[in-house]
Amino acid sequence: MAFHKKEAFSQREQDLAAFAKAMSHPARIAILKVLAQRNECICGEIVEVLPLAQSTVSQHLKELKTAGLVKGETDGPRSCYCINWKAFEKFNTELGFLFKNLKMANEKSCC
Amino acid sequence: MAFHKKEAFSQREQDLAAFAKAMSHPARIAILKVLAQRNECICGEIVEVLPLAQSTVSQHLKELKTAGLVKGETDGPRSCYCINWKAFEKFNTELGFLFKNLKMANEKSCC
DNA sequence: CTCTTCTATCGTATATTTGCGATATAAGAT
DNA sequence: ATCTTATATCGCAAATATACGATAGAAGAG
Repeated sequence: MAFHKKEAFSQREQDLAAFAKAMSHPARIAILKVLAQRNECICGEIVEVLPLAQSTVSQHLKELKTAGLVKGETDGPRSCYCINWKAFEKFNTELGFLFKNLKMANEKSCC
Repeated sequence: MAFHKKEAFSQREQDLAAFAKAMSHPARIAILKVLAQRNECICGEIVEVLPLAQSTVSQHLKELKTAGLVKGETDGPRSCYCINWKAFEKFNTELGFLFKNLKMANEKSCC
């Protein structure tokens, strides 16, 4: 009766799923967009833009950081977040690879 | 105290998040891979390949179907699933668009 | 030191997801 | 009609996610 048997799947599948999971909430996508709009580390205007409480935004940021999509350095009272572009590109290609595989397999779409 | 205030975000963000959510579980990625490996509608070998109970697999398939990533016709005792390639491509480009935006914004990576 | 500001974390409530067994359903076989 | 087979759905239990307010902590301003 072990719940969440993710360990039963391949590492690659787990990684891809973890990446997708990090993007599976509109708030986190919005955060990524905000981070992208600025060309420098942003310290907290995110809270003002999003319709969420500060603690909730902080939590979402933590999840993005844990997933590796975002880098952050907390320097005392203000912290500094920006997109971890390398990880992003890695997952993008990984995703593209899956898409390509799917496409090739489904060229002769059946239904 | 309204939970899950997804409606507070743009439709595009919600759509992208919903797509990511559908892919946010290794089992569902594995299912997509199985569907892709066969070049025709698959009628149920998925359960044999995955380390999950039949009812659980059926549930995952339903989620993929609801998310629009998979098309399926249940013809009595056996059903027929295959990848909804159009929806997949749409979301792929959508995702690629986000990635591109992110990349352009982060050319001069700050940290 | 005290106050302010910004952010992280804790505690908590609720909602959703995940998983399974049991059961229903639907069509073909006997 | 009954049995078999394949799949979907129901009902439940446990885990996770989501959200917020309250609080803690860290650094600069006064």
